[in-house]
This record gives sequence, structure tokens and C-alpha cells, in this order.
Amino acid sequence: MRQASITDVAKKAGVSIGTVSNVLNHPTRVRPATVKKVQKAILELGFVRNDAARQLKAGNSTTVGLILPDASNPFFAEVSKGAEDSANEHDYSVIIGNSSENNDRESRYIQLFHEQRVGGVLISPVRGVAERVAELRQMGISSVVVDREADPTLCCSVSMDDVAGGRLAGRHLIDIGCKHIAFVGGGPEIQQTVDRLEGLRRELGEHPEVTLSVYETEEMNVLAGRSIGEKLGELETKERPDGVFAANDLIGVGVMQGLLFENNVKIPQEIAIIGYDDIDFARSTIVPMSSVRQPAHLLGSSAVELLLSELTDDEHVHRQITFQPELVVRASSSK
Amino acid sequence: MRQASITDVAKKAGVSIGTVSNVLNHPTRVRPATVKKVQKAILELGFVRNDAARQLKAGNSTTVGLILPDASNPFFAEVSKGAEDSANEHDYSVIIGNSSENNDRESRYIQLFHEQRVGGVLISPVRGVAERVAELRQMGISSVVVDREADPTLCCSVSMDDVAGGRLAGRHLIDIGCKHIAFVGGGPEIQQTVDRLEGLRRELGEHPEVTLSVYETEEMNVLAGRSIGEKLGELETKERPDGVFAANDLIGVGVMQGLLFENNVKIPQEIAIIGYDDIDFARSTIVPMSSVRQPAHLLGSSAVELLLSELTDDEHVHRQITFQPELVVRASSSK
DNA sequence: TCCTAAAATTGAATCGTTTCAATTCTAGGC
DNA sequence: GCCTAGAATTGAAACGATTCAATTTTAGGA
Repeated sequence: MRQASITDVAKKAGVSIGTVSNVLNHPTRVRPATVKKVQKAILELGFVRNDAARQLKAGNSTTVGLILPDASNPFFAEVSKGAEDSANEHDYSVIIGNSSENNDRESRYIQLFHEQRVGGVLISPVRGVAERVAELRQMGISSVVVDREADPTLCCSVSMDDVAGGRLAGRHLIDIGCKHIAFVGGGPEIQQTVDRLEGLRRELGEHPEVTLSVYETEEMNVLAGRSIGEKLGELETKERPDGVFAANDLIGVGVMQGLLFENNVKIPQEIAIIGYDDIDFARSTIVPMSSVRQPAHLLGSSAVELLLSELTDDEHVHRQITFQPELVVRASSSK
Repeated sequence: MRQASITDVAKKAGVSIGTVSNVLNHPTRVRPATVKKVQKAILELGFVRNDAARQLKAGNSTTVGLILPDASNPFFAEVSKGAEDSANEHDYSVIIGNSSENNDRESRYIQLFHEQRVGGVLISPVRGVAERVAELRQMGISSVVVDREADPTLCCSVSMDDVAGGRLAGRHLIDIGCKHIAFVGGGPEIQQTVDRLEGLRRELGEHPEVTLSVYETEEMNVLAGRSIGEKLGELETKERPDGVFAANDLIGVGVMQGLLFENNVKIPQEIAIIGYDDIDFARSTIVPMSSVRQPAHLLGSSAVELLLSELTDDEHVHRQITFQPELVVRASSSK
């Protein structure tokens, strides 16, 4: 089925194609009566502009590519919503590619987005940030790194201050009177986890009366957390922690299950728990769990703002923005 | 930064632009030595084809638009992965729009995708299926309805057989010896829930010795389920159900929490539980929960296959495909 | 009515690629 | 060397929209 073109509209309205284009793009240059005539013709023909033609001539794209490592992760779902909302406000649209943590797939989306001449790419690289940024720059593609830090002489990036998140959790556990705090989850190969533990350590550094135990896990899931929770619950009461800071919510949920179900530990009375990420899961646990929340929506929208600034402002200077998390206190740490 | 064009490549390789195009699109028409020359020039110039130009001349798009009602729903995340995998195999790509259950936003994405002349649209409409399908047809856009049924004289659709899902759950509960089954969740305004209950009723119809109680909820979340779980746990033992079929996993998790935590009911010994959707949540409950699984990935990939068939096969006949769910048995219903 | 300046409109040229008829090149046979 | 047929290459035309210099129209003043 052939779509109506701008030439058809011009013919039907009895004007030139340049006038139709002006009605579409610069309506103030056209007399109101002519505008009406053209709009009537557009309606009757069901004309919808061909963006390929527009882009080819105009040379500028109104789309931004977003490459996510894991679309089913609620965090990234929220990042993409933030990006879309912000883009929409600027008459840009976001097209999403899902790398599924696969480096080759990520490369493929970069190529595809480049063919489509997207205005820029928002990316949370599967592998090395520096390498990807260098590649994108070499291709002449503007980019913003999401949820990771990048060298601000090369491009913008938006990320979370996980050290601050760790401090928030630590401070809260101390405020509610915890003397023996356990950190559960991950290991040294996950930078975000390392940062969260670092924040906790810094906070405890000002409280020499408070002790810290660290329990690493190979996985960052509920099962891994439950296993540690069982162990903690089996400790003699005076050896148990009275506060647990979990590296993420899944770990936190698992710890809670291990404590509650296997050991009948009272939460938060005997052991308080704080998770990280504030996914829906946290809210829906048997004892609603406190969690450090990352403003994912804001991360997405800020990434778009930075990218659009780079595209439109000749004086644009790259920035590295780090967002502060907030603590959402729920039953698991209320005492 | 100006990107290299096909004219630049032709000049550098010392051939015509038609030859460069043939190297890109019909390499067998070109002598190997010439192919090599052109490819060398492409590499040196970092040439990446401009898809807007290609699409404008060639007239066919290699992208498919996917409009999701809720990107953070794991089900749709999996649908989109299936769609992407299938599209990739056919050298198509999927661009995703997120309507966030907003009808206007859905309209906006349809308009945007139409401007981009996508090959077709995969859509799970926020409102009326028939209305959307009619609109898309009027616009000359091929479409496939996802996770809903559509009139197969108008377009293809892929959906789940929720009645069969309800039968699966019912049969399993009967097989493990349940005599009093409770259905928990939703109400008559949610067709999928109605179908699941219908399936359960059909299965029980062949077992007059088994009784059924229905508990509706206003919301389909964990809290709503927990409230019902508490009520069920408070019933006299001989009035309690011995099997619960939850309308979705969140309800199921909530029922489990209400039974376990408030009433110390033994699961599955006293009451067995089956959820629906098999989200990660189900697997990670205190007693891993059985659940009816929908092949979301297959739904996505089949939708793409149907759409591409429509685009490439002159003899294409629209189909309505309904997928059979499967039951994943876990601890919550193993006895 | 004529003149002038501003408003409004026009349409050729352009964007980068694909297509395909026309042309050129090549290799084998005589 | 000439001829022929098939292989290989060429490049004008076209796709649909935007742009902007050239042209036309309009309205107000004398």
C-alpha cells in the first residue's frame, strides 16, 4: 500500500511542496488560511511524514539509542523509562537494544544504531568502559555512559554513589543501636559491592565500638543470601550480628528467609536487615525490608539531558554526575 | 563530524558508486579483486551505510516496532527478548516503545513507528484490541497482537491458553490429593484471570468429590494475597482448603506468607500452593513455589515470525496462535 | 493608481543510497 | 585478429523530504 507523500498533499491542497513542508516545520511562515487548507489535505490523505526522507535531507536524527545489559532487571527498566520521559519532552525518542550481557550483541547494536544515525548512544557497557567509549568516539558517535563512571574528558556519564549508599546503611544501623554489623554478598570482582562495603567501613570507622563481619557470596541471589542467613542464625546469640547490610535486595531477602524460617530469629528486634536497590521484592517480603534506593528514573532522564546538551550546545563540557542514593526505612530496621 | 559516504568509498577504491553498492548488497556480481579493493576503502574510511538513505530508495524497512504496556514486567521483558532473537535471525531489528499502560502514549509510538516506516508493529494494546487493529490497518501498518487474541481475518495474534493453564493447575492439585481447592486473586474484569478460573472449574467438573472456593482480590499483588492467606489460615482445619491456585505469582507469594508467618501452616503438607507466570519471585520464596509457566520468549519470537511471514509471503493468511502453558512443579505442591 | 517593503509562496537542488539499462570488459572459439 | 556472449562495471534516475534564493502577492501610504 503506497503511503501518501508530501507531493500528494501539495497537489490536493493546491500549494507547493515547500509550503507543505513549511506548514509541517515552520507554520508561522504560512498564512492561517493556507495552513488550514494543507492540514485538511493531510487529514484526508492520512499523510504521515517519512522520517527517512526527513533525516536524509535534514541530517539530524531525533532518536537516541539505549543499550541495556539486562532488560528484565527492574533497575534498567526504570532507567529506560526515565530516558524515554526525558527524550519525549524534547521531541526525541529512545530506541532500545538489549545486549543481554553479551559483548558481541552490544557491538551489533552500536553498528545498527550508527547505520540509523542516531543522535547518540546511552550505554552501560558489558565490558570495559574506556574501550567502548574510545570506539564510539572513533565512530563519531556521541555517548553517555550509564551506571558506570567514565573519563569526563571523553564523554559524560551518570552513576550512583555506592559508597554513600553504604554509609547511609551503616549510619542507620548504628542509629538503631546495632553493635555488631554483618555485610553479606558478592566479592572483590564487583565494583559496586566493593563500594557499598567501603561506605559501610567508613561509617564504622567513626564508631570503634561497633564491629564488622564480612560474608562473601559467589552469587548475588536469594539462595546465596539464605545460606548465609542460616549460618548467622545458628551462631551463639552473643556472636550474632544485630544488624545485616546486604549487598543487594536479593541477598537481603535470602538472609531474611534463612533467619526467619530456619532459626525463628525476630526481625528487626534481634537482627535488623537493610538491602540495596529497593526492588519490588524488598517491599513484599514477610517483614517489609528497608533498602537503599537508587533513583534509576533520574539516572535515565539525566543521561538523556546530558546527551542532548552535547548535541545542541557548542560549548558543551563533558560531566560525570554521581547521584546520591536514599534510604527507605521499613519494618526490617525499625526499632 | 561528517561520516564517509558511498561516494567517498567509490572515489577511494577507484570504482563507481553502483559497484560499491553491489559489493554491499550483491557481492557475487562483483569480481573478487574489486570486492577486496572496495572493502579496503570501506575499512580505511570507517564507512557505515546510512540506513535512512537505504530505506528511502529501497522502500523496505528492516525494523519492527514493539510496543510494550509495562517494561518492568518480567513477562514482557522475556517477550521482547524472544522478539529480538527471532528478528536478528532474519536480519531485522526490533525497536521498543514503552506505553506504560497509557493509551495516548501508545498512540504516540504508533505514529512514531509509522514515520519511521517500520515493517510492522507488535502490540499488546492498552485498550481495545479491535480498535487498535482497525486503526493500524487503516494506516497501512502490518501488525501482530501479542498476549491477546485478535480476529484472524484482520491480523495475526499470539496468546496464551489460560484456560489450559487453569486446567493444569487443577489437575495437579487433584493428583496430589487435594479435596478442597481455593482460587485466589482478581475478579471478572481481568479476562486472563477469568480464563484461569474457568480452566480450574472445567477440571473440577470431572471430580464432583472436590470442592472449590473463590476468593477475589482488588489488587493482584503480594499484599492482597497475604490478606487472603491469613484468612485461609484462620479457618477451622476442616473448613480450610488443602490446595490453593493463585491467579498469579504475586498473589501466590502473598498467600504463602499469610499461611506460613501468621498461621504456621505447613506447605505443602497442609496446604499446597500453585502460582501463575513463573516469575523469578516464585522460585525464591521460602518454600519454592510451583507455578504455571507461559513461554514468553516463544510468544515474542512467534510474533516476529508471523509478522515477517506477512511481509514476505504474498499468500500469507493471518493466524491466531494460542500457546499451551506448562506446569513447573516445586516444593509448594510436592506431596 | 503607483510604489515599496514585508509577507507568502514557489520549486530546483540536495541529502545518500539502490536500481537497472546501457556500456565496457573479458575470455574463448574460429 | 575478429567475433560473440557472458561477466563486470557504470552512472543517471529515483526515493521523499527540507532548504533557501528567487519570485509573487499583499497591504499600506502617498
